[in-house]
Amino acid sequence: MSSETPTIQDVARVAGVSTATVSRALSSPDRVSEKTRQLVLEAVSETGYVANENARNLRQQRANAICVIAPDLSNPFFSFIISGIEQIAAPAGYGVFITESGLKVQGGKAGTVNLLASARVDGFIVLDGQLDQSLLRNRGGSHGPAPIVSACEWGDGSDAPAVTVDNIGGAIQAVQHLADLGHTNIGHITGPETNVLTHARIQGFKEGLESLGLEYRAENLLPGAFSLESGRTAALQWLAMEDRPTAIFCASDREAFGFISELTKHGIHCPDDVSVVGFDDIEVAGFFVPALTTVSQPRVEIGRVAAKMLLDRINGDSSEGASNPQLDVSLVIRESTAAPRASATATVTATAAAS
Amino acid sequence: MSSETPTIQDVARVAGVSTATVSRALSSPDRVSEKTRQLVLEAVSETGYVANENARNLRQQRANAICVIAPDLSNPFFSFIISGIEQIAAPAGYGVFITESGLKVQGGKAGTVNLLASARVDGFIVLDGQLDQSLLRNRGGSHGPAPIVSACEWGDGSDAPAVTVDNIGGAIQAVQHLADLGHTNIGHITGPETNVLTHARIQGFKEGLESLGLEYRAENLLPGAFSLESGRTAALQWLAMEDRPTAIFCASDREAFGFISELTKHGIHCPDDVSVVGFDDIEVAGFFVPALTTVSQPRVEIGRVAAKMLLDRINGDSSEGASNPQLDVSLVIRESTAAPRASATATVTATAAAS
DNA sequence: ACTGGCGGTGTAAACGATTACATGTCCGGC
DNA sequence: GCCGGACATGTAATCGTTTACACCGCCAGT
Repeated sequence: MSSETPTIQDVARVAGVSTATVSRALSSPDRVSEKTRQLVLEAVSETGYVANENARNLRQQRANAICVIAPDLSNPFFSFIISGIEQIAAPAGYGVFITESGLKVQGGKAGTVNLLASARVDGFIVLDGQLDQSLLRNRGGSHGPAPIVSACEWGDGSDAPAVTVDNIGGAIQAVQHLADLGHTNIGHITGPETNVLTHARIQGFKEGLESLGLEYRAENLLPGAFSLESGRTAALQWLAMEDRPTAIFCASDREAFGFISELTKHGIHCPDDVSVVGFDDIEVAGFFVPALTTVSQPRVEIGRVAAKMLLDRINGDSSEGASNPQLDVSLVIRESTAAPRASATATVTATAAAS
Repeated sequence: MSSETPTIQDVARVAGVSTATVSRALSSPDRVSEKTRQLVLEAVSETGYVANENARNLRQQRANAICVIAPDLSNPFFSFIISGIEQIAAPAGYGVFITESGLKVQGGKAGTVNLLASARVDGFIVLDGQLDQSLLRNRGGSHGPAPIVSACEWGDGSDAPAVTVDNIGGAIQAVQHLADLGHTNIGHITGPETNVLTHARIQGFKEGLESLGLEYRAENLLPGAFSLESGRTAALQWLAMEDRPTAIFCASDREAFGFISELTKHGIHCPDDVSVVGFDDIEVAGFFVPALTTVSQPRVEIGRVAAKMLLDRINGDSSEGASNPQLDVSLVIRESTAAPRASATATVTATAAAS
């Protein structure tokens, strides 16, 4: 049957050479004579041969692929990171697989990862700090465990190298910016309690306040979960506060959107009534109404650095100097932040003076 | 070395049985005796054995995996589709790989897909109508070509079955809604010219106008590209129009965001000055300011249906009745649409009367 | 007591590539 | 004229599984 997938044997027969020669002609062309190479290439196009990746990988003890584990693909934050990863991986001949660890399937996170059985990928880039990396121990590599590189989030008990950004510095910049505008009562919508980024950003928030001589109040910490919905919920909490902060630093852009959106429905406008700063600088941030002031992460670069680190480790060159690079963030100022209303300022000043 | 990955041979030796028995104990437990099974399971946990997927796949001539090809992961539209796909694929034992066809790498679209060499996946779900599906011909399957199912977009010259939504009906609903509010001068920001959805939605736009007895004007078709930026550009075009439409139907939510965002900067507000309807109902649509009225696609269901169809085809049951299911869309009305301003209505009415 | 069937297991042949090793040829230097 | 090496190619082992086939007891039916 001509519908059968051709193998290297078929090519060899058509070309009138041995399978070894076909293999060599394709993978190291300079090891066969020019004439033979032409013969083989003709036979390949005649038969439509494409090498069976499983056979190749089995023999070579590798997969030519890496896997990216993201917590949640609906968060566009990850898309550019993935782009950066592919920019490095593709030219190096590695395929990139993406899986979503937050997925609700039987077996929870383990369920998804279990499908990544042994020897299918050479290494992992983990974007989910909460993933139990021991799940990956026996997955991946054919000889020994596959290397893991964390990015953005880092596992608490994990010894995997991590590429991160300056979360604390970003939070400090955000607070600084709000203070510069004249805000003295600044709140923070946090990330989910179990996330490492949450704590780094809270810490930066506190440090920022402290270095400016502003008082940190525990009640100004509104719990969030990075999501749109959690920003909405936080808005309701804000509305119920007695002494409302005039400015809010959000742990994610999506929280900021949810927050602004809900407040708008209650007749409270950003930045006139409240200033908002986000974190991430996802694509839509510049197009929101108002355009969002936010801490921008070098997302493509994060992906590129992580991919480079992983490829180095796969190839055994783990001697790449400092193994936990931290990238800089930058505050991009748009239209969601402004000086507090005169009246609000007065009130706050009065309150501060009274205390 | 204990660091060497254990193979089935190691398990067999430890358990004191043959490799065949180990294999049977793991994959069809009822074919071995209870006692032997226990022995094998103990040996497995003692050695930490995980089956080598390459060897298994090579032998079984399959990959236990499917691949989703999306045009652009930064578009959150795809995330829930992927979720739907995983909901079906994971319980069936299939891993899901995701690749981005729009990626700018060497070799263009072919570049990415080339990495998906033969026999790595059992089938494809293609979300990109512009992908040249002949690239997938020799990829995938070990015996014959791997089945392909299109979703959302469909390839023009492709014979792959497609699960789509009622794009024309969605556009008609959008126009109908705007007309119901009193709009008579309605514009449309299109998708990219080469996309099949673009034409379906334009057609629906025209049909909608026609069935309502409204005039279709070619100049009311503003070119877009589904992207935020293209919505912004369209806004500039709208501003330059002599007889501005009082309502705009956008071919995507992101276009709508870009459009509204840019107009707001020019002091023109939605829905007071112009009504806007989107398409897709991505997550942020309900949180935009104003919350976006949009045509909602059953994204999870699209993914589920596509995955079911693909799995059926992989297993040879292609006798699944009608092979091109079309799912219904629904208009969700939020706050970006309203009756035209009294003055505008008057003007339009006058114009219409005068003609 | 012989036979047929069945449950449980082992032996060894696949799967389709890569690659170590062997072989053969040609050529230049002594 | 012989030898050594470079070059081109073929032969066959190998990667780690699954599975067709053979085998061996054992028991029930005749």
